[in-house]
Amino acid sequence: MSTSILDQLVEVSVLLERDMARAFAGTPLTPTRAGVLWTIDQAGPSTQQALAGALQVSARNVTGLIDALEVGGYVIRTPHPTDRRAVLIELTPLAEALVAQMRRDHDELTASLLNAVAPADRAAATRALTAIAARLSQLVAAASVPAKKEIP
Amino acid sequence: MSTSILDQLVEVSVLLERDMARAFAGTPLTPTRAGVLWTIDQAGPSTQQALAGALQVSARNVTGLIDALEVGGYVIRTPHPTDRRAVLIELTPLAEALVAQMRRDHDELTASLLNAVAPADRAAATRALTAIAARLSQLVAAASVPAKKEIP
DNA sequence: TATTGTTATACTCTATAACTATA
DNA sequence: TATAGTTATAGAGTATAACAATA
Repeated sequence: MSTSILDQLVEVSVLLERDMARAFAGTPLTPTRAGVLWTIDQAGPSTQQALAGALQVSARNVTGLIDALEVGGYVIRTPHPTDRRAVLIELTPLAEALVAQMRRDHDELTASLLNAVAPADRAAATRALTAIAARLSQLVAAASVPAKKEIP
Repeated sequence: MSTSILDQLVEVSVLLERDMARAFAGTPLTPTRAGVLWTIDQAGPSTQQALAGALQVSARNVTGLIDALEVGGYVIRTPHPTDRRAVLIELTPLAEALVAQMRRDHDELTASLLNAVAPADRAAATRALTAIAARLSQLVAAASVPAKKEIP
């Protein structure tokens, strides 16, 4: 075969990353920070602990990300109504407009990619991607068990 | 439709990244540094300028990456035979063994992913990925032209 | 004058550990 | 005692700009 499915997936992944970088080039947001806004938009006002869980990063990291987004006017910290230790992170109207634009871009890209695929191939491609995602999930999950790697 | 092709691709990309992290967890190498070794292995002994081009990062960044790999005993800097300004970066036997292992892992993963896809879907999936990569390339290339983005 | 690689400087993302204020 | 968030510290990865040595 000419190119393996894995190599093609890696290529598409790299291009997806570049496309994301392109999408944020016109904003003062880094992709990571934009991802935080996206997550807050989906989850609603959240504690930093909740965000750390959703984003799978450390609490310390969330502090830094929220600090930067707060300075930029994208989020505000408000006191948690019942737990005085915690804060709730909320989007400002500026961030909401940005997320709305991100969602439009996302939908546009989705349509563009779907149109690039021949209609006869769409169902098979979807099944293939689902199968690959499932297999990768298995591999990643299995790695939670002690991973051995004898080459130093 | 249940899940869009784009969302599935993003999911697979995330899983691919996690799997890569898993693969390097047993080595003292970060994914970025392992990628440098991979590139040198494919290109042969290279100047840092060539590596900066191949990796699409700044020359300064290459200096840091090679510094770290040199300290770890993975590469050596040798004088360029004809250009006294430049150095050639070469893999040590240690790094060559590591790259050989990476190649074995890569082949294994390729086979595993291919096996996860139903034989009847393979050709269509390959065509779909090719089409998607082509479309993404267009989009990324078009972005080299001044990208406008009115949302601040 | 142009190129190769380095030093200087800085920002982002990430982590663990120790600490404060609360539960 | 446990949890939410911060400060302290550190390491990767990335960039631009200035500079030395060499083409």
